[in-house]
Amino acid sequence: MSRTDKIQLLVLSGPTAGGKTALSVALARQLGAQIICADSMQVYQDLYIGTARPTPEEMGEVPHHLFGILPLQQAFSVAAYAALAHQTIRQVAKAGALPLLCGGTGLYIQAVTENITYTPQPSDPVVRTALLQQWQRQGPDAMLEQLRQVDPETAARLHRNDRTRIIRALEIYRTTGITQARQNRLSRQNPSPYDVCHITLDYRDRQILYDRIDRRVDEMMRQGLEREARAFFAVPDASTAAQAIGYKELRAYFDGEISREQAVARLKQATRRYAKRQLCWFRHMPGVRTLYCDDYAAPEALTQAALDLVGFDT
RNA sequence: GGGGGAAUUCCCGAGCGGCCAAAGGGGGCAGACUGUAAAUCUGUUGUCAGUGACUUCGGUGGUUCGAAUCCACCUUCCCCCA
Repeated sequence: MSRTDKIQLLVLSGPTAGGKTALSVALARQLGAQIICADSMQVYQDLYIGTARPTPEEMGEVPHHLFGILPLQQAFSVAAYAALAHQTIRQVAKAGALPLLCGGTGLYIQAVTENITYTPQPSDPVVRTALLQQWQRQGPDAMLEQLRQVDPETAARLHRNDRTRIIRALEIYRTTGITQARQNRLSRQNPSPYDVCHITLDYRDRQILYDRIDRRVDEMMRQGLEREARAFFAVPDASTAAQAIGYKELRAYFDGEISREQAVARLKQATRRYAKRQLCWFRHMPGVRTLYCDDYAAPEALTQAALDLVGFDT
């Protein structure tokens, strides 16, 4: 594929409450872009307030894709997301618009921009459960040793406490017969079909971001996060969605273990910690252009600065 | 008014004569991340300096070769009896 055949893809990432949504709409209007969700929780239908999904007004201004498309019961994964995202990007490009991938899930964004190819078969719950039971019986060192036998390369980079990844590596080997180290190499065989411009949002003064988070959580509570969360808990098997911040933190309050104020405080804290992890992820992604939001007083100035950063090879 | 208990590093909280710059947790900071990722995991966290030095455990003074740990007084807080 020659350079000129590549699809131009604009990516806007950043921490929660960083201002991605507003900026994405502003950019989309200027550039004739359509926005595609790159957020693991905003894809869920009934998580509206808690995930700070774009409002109907915002979504009315420019076309939005992949927001609120899944019922809570539906489990989701990077692989499933990537397939949907690639498809959507092609459609948008074909329609003559610029695809704008916007969201805070680093793993999802990486999967798309770096065109990661996943194993044909999904995670196997039976194998997974068996490995988990084995972990409980034998402990971390035995499991890591077991991985070392088949995939020393992956074993070497995993910490003994990293149960999730040790088990996944063993699962990959058992279900596909190839090691994760090899699979990871295979996953990068196909060159990216995109000419990517990745802009990430950051704040020079972290406190400003944290204050935004606090204010947003208060706003969510005012908008009725509690009601949304109660409805959320009524759904029995929301496996993936159950991890969303904003719901699980309220549970202890619903159960009468902590006060509402304590729950809100925890929610803010969990959100801050999450934002930090996001910052960490995006900072080191290849080719990112960082936009420091606190350098600009007015939203228009920020939008202009973002527009100035937009640039493609072709 | 009488009796008892407590004050520890950003917070909670162990320590009760040397092995203590002080367990553990939280938070902060830094980082990782390939099918649940808003999840999960790691490192670090008195100051300065390259195996060391210096200042910390409410305050002041004492005992001791040596004190966060023992004694006295002071300050603040909590509990019980009046």
